[in-house]
Amino acid sequence: METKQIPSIVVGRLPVYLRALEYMKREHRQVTSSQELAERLGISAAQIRKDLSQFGEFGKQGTGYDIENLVTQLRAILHINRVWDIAVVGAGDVGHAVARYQGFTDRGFRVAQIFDNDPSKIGSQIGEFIVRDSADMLEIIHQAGIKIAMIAVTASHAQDVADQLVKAGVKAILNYAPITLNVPPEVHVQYIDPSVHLQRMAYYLG
Amino acid sequence: METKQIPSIVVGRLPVYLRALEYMKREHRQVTSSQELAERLGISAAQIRKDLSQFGEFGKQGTGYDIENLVTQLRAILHINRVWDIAVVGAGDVGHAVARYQGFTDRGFRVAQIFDNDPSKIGSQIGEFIVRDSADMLEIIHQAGIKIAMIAVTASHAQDVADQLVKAGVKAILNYAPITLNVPPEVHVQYIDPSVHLQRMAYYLG
DNA sequence: TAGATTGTTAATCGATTAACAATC
DNA sequence: TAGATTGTTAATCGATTAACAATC
Repeated sequence: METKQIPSIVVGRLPVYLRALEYMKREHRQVTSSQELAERLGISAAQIRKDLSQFGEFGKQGTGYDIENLVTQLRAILHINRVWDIAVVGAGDVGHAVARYQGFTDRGFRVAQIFDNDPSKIGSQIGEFIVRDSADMLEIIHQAGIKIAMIAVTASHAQDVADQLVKAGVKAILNYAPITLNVPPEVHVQYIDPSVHLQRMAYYLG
Repeated sequence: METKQIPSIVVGRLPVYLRALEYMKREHRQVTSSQELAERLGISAAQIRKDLSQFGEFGKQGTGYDIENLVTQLRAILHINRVWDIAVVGAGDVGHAVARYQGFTDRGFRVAQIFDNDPSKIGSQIGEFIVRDSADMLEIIHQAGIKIAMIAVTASHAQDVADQLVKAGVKAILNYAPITLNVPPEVHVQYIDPSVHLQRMAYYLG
């Protein structure tokens, strides 16, 4: 018995679908169609239907998709019908911003810990958190069973931090440092580097 | 006479190649190979060679690529052999973080303006900038000829801001608001939504 | 019922990889 | 020269789209 392997490019679109559906839900909308979603998101209706059909039959011919139901289904598929604790490493500007960011609430995540190795920052308060010493990071993360971390340290420290996080049992890393990380295949990494995004667009500015 | 159309997925990888090459340059390395880059970046050597060959012949058989030269070439291809001014809209935590971010220097960009519509923020200082009134945004951006903007306002205001930016002549938008924007086809948009990245990884956490 | 929209199949399109001649 | 590595071609692989029967 084998589980069908879902292409990661499909998985990557689900959160975008979900975001749009939750937006509609807030507008008190009841149903939508692949066509409406397609227009909002700038992709084809066929692609949306095909993507969703990988996981089940969520629509009704002639009517479309029940928004509330599809939101519930997608949250379950993405395993965010629970709250994941996140450890943030680096208490600089980026660490500050993510620690105080309200946007994780209701989207499946919660910052639980923030670490730094700078003695002048350790013990200080950021939002509701006290910055803890990176030296204790491995033990704390392991103890707490935290599986997701964000790296917000300089490029020169990011690989070291990643190595430690992997040792601590972290399985997913959101990396803000401008460097490609080397991690074992079972650990997932996503990158946020604003300069990379900007450079990509600059190409088209001619 | 027609210019060969480069796939946008290829363009998207160039900044990552460039980032790795600049890192090597800082390590005082002189040459590298597609194989070494491939190992560092976790992609295939053939893909790197094929991507680069779309823009010219930058390597030498038996030797590889001159790092300094390839950096120069890629910067020219991406049009970042100059400095682009950026307007930041929204002086909240994210706006703060990007306005103070040192990572744009030497990568082709410079924050030039920061706007907000909150009277309690207008006139205040963020890093080296004075927050200006969003009401004056269109005129200031147009006057200054700014082509790149970052949206760091709430989801509910982001589309309005985007419409204004487009009117002001902006051609590239880096959007931190958790919403898909509707813009004319000649305007490029890139999205940074940490929750989307996290949700994508949560799928694999089972 | 008539109209609308799904889920799915087959066709098309595009991207990646393997392999190797060319050549430094 | 011998070894290494490029640039490129052809083959493979995967993703997107068009179209439509099924059906609400």
